[in-house]
Amino acid sequence: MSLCNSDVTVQDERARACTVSEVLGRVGSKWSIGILVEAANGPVRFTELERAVEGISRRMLTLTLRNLERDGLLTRTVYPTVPPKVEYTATEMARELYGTLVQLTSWAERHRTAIAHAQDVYDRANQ
Amino acid sequence: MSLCNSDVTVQDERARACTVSEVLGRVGSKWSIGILVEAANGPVRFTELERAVEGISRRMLTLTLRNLERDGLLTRTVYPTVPPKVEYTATEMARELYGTLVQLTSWAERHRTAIAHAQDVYDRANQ
DNA sequence: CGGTATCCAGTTCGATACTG
DNA sequence: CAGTATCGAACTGGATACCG
Repeated sequence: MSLCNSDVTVQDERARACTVSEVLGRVGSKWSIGILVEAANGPVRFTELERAVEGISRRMLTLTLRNLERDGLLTRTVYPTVPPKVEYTATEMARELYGTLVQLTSWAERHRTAIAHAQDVYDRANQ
Repeated sequence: MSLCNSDVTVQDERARACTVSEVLGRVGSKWSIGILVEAANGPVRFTELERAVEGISRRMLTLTLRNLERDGLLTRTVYPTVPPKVEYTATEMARELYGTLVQLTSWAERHRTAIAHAQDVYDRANQ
């Protein structure tokens, strides 16, 4: 199975979204998953995300949000109030992904310690 | 929902595998998914992977394989023949992940062009 | 065949400070 | 509240060459 389909006509826009590996590079990036899961259940605000996605810096949150918005996975809504209020909502496309992301995090959760242990073993074998 | 469970005792080994975001950082890295999908259906050899995972360099293939082996997702078997033969096999833990990874790649496949289009729109709006 | 070694450009990311 | 700006350290990843 090829992840980057080459059996497509040359004229399409494959050059822009070479695809699966590229797309997953964004969607699967360290912070994207957390943000997408968070945003899947209704709109979230910037500060909510900052608290919910533990360990993320303000800078990375901003950058990741911009990328997700650019990819059409989040919509950004600004309410011109004082103080300003900005909400991020998952698009339909992103919500389709939700179930898979939950499976992914659940898998990671279940095997967290097994992975940490495997690393210990490996590192001891290759001091 | 917190992706990085903080409601665990302080004494556990969370420090090592802070977890979901860390684990996903590896599993979801650009090349890991392709390699894992490839290895899920029986053993694969180094050169097979080099051909199957399009665009990967020899160096990155080696590095990614080492990481996956370290994480306990792949086992590496060396046959002391001439020329040497090395096989990589997905562990049970990795095979559990297979279905999810297929969903993920399938989603990426379906929305590839929509994402590319969203980027175009976004970029035009923010020249 | 299945790697390793080296170099180096580019990218990522945290820390910190500032703003409408 | 929701960002932006800037800097430097660290990591990533490609190219190339060599090896048992």
